[in-house]
Amino acid sequence: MTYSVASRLLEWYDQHGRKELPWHQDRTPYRVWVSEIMLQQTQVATVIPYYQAFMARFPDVKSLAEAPVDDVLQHWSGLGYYARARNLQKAAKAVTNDHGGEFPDTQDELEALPGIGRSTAAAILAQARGIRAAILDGNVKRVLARYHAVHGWPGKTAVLNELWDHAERHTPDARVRDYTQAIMDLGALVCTRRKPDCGHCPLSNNCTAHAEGLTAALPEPKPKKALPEKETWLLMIEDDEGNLLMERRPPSGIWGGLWSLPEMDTAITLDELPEIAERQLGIACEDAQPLSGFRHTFSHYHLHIHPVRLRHAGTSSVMDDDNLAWHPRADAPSLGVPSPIRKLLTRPEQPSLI
DNA sequence: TAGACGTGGCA
DNA sequence: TTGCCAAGTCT
Repeated sequence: MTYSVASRLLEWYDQHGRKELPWHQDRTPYRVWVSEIMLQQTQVATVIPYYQAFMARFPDVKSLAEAPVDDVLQHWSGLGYYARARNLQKAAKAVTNDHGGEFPDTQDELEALPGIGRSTAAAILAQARGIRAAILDGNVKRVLARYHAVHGWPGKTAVLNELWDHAERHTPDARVRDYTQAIMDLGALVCTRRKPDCGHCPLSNNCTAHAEGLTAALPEPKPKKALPEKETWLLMIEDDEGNLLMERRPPSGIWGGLWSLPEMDTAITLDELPEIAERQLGIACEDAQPLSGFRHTFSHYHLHIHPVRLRHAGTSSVMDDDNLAWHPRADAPSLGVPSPIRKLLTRPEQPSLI
């Protein structure tokens, strides 16, 4: 008699699983949902302080739906993938307006909300309501790819579909809440990316990768490609009171919706810069000085950042523009700026050597 | 289908 | 210093 994957995982979970994470207390759909969105492509240790602060400020779906979007993005600043924050609020408004303030309880209705895909919808159903639904996050992919020796990169549709089939088949009717947490915990604590602890794994007896010595080779990595190099010029326009001109970035694209320094993505000479800046921003400037820049690496490219210091010619006044604002330089990072911008604002300025 | 979308930890 | 990747989704 062999025990099912689910029963072995549940027995292991009772002894070793994580049960004290912030979102494990008071598992309402709202609290589970926010945690699942924050945890997308983001590690638990990073999420915890953000989750605590977010829940203190937005304790329920109504408070999130009614908040200014700047407030939401400010609480997301530093977490990355800012579309998650914008979608979070869109979904909160949809729940409030279209579902009477209560989260839907079906897979399809949840997946219709922005930012909620197949796995996140399933996690909400299983964790918050105890409804049987299969999840497939990075942890589960790794556990199943090894247990069933699924070859190929999980980014390929055929491989992904096979993993989903395994995930659906193993998901039990009873104790889905604990099972869902159990298989994620096994991936996070035992069946880790590097050096999995097969000696303490409840599934190792029947694990194909373990039997065939393939744990280090599965799941197969994403095919690698060289990252392109890109360049950008960031304008640090300061008036004589120490205020810095900040600009709200467009809603889509990198750092969408966040406040940042005005950006020029085409190479221009320092002589042309004041005129072009004035045309683009409507702000008269002079004295363009290059500052020493740095390289920032993203997932898909390297970005060479060239800061340029400019002096505002004239007196700055309150602007009638939602996307431009003068802000005291020392306080600018509190607007909720992306991390390379924070780095730029908080380090001492050094003239460029060129 | 493949690329875009961030940041920090780790080796 | 560099590359890889982590509780994915959207276009």
